[in-house]
Amino acid sequence: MTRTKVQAAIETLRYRPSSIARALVSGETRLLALLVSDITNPFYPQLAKSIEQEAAKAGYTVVICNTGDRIAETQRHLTRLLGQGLDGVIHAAVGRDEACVLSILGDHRRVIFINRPPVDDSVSCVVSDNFGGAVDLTRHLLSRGHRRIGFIGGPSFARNATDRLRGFKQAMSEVTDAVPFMVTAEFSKNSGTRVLKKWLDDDCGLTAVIAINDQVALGAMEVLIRRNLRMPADVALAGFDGTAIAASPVMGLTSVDQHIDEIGRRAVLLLLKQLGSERFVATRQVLPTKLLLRHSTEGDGRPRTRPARAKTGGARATRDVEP
Amino acid sequence: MTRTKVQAAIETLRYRPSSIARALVSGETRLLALLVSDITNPFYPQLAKSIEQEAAKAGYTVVICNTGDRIAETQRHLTRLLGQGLDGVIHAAVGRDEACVLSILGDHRRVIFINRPPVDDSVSCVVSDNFGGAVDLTRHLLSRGHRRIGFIGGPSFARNATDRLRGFKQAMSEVTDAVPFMVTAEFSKNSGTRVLKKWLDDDCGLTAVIAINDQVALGAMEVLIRRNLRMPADVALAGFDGTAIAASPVMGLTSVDQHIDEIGRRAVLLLLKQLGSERFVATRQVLPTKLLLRHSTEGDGRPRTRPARAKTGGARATRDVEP
DNA sequence: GTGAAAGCGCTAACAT
DNA sequence: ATGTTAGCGCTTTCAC
Repeated sequence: MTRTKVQAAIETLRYRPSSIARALVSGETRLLALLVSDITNPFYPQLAKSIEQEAAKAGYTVVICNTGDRIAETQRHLTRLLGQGLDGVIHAAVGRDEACVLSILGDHRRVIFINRPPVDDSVSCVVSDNFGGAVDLTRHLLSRGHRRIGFIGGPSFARNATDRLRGFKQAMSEVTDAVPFMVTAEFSKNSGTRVLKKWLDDDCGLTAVIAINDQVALGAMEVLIRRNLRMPADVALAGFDGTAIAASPVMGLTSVDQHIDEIGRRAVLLLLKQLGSERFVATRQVLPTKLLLRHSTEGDGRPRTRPARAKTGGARATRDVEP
Repeated sequence: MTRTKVQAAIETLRYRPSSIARALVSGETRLLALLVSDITNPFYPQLAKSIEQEAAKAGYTVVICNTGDRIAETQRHLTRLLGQGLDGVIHAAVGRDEACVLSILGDHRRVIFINRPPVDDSVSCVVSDNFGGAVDLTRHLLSRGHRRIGFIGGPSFARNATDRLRGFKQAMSEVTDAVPFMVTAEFSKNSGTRVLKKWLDDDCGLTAVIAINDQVALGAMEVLIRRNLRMPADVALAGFDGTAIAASPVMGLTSVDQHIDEIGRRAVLLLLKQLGSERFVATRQVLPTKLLLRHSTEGDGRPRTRPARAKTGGARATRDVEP
């Protein structure tokens, strides 16, 4: 009958419905944006993957945008995407742009903050228990006998960073002879390198260092390796996020694991729920973290097998073979 | 005059032009897709960043999609995005889906293949000189005295992998007593772990291993560390891509560096040029690679300072302090 | 230079 | 059940 004839026509004319025209009339595009501060931080790709997967199940497309933690970038992306008919936003790195995001979108139901808790609590979020995670980690280091512990913090506009700092301070204050060292830095590898160099040069007697995330810890670890310092014998090191590279024995970094996939999944489900319902009440989900102990704090002191110095040229031949 | 009055109205009414309506009439959306096989491979975020930046300069938005090297995924993403009014595609991981991509898009001018060269040469691409890079790397290992060298290859549908394999074979064939070992695997960390374990268990006398990319090399390096093998004294290791983690002294991996940012930049410029011009001739750009020597092949044999075994629980206290 | 009208491909609300 | 129509917000054309 009619149905089959139409199907046939669809085939022969290679007809594909235009979501554009549909969007023009219906007002919804099934397009979501994921805002991250820096896609080259391995934490975000892991998050992006779970978000993309969950969104795809519901027929939604996800656009990933780098903000570089700059308000102007957030603004640029959101205004453009809004013109493109964006349905909703998952912001994994709110900071100084919080007010800007909310005002550009207008509607609080269309945005979920994840990873970094927002200041405004009339908007939904899915975050980890950063405070608790930092407490656990710090207490662990204290239990291992460390007293002079450094904390390489993140920028003050990032609430996950400030929560972790609070947790650190809290745990340190519970032990009378504990001496905290604290510095505000960025979420970058360079940041970790710079701060640790300074601390070592100042010879301030640190025996353990907590980095605000695994990337920063990577930068710090590079310094330890370059200076031939033993880990954890000379300096113990720990990070945050539980990224894949931290978990690898190559890095072997003790880290406070966030349930990245779970955060991504929940964020999408929550956002879609909000987009679909009339009545809106902001939801605040806080997931527990898990302390994963690895070489960088638990090592038994046996030396690693790889050489310490890098060269970048001038290879010469001759060597023996014995596998 | 009129202009200022209109500007004022724009402000007061918070008017934002709708790209959707514009797209409906003009037929262009300024939306590009970047197809990658797996966003959690650090190579791709680096690429994505440069592409996103260059595209943004021209007012284009980039959507990143994971194909997982599955045709069905590519198909799903492209048909949906085409409905959304996709202008062009940059595919960084063509494989079995090559024909499918070209047929769905119809128009060869709207797609650029990068990273992996396509079979069809009537379509544009920007790729590295994978063959030459592999030759350089292999010759280097040979010059260091290695003769029994393993090559952990990629899937046969990935032309960058097959080109690298050709380069390896070529260089090995130039030395009479060189003994190549070759295996076809995937572009994943697990792949590297699995293959290296097998080779070591088989006790086949390898002194050097080349991995098809840095991720695979990471998996292989984990095995060396877990088994307490010295690098490069027992086994030298090298990868491909020149990702940030390989460059870090933490991994210290000798790698064939691709000029990732340059590839991304060129891909965008080329695509936009093609989208804008009537006459279309496919362009094939091949960029040189650069061999970067690091610990994993150049180490002096001094032991690394970190312990070799990971634990995941049971911390206890007591230790001394001396920074 | 300013204004009016047609139409992009679809959906929703009618009319048959 | 099937057919018709208005209109989403813009661009393009053609008339004033």
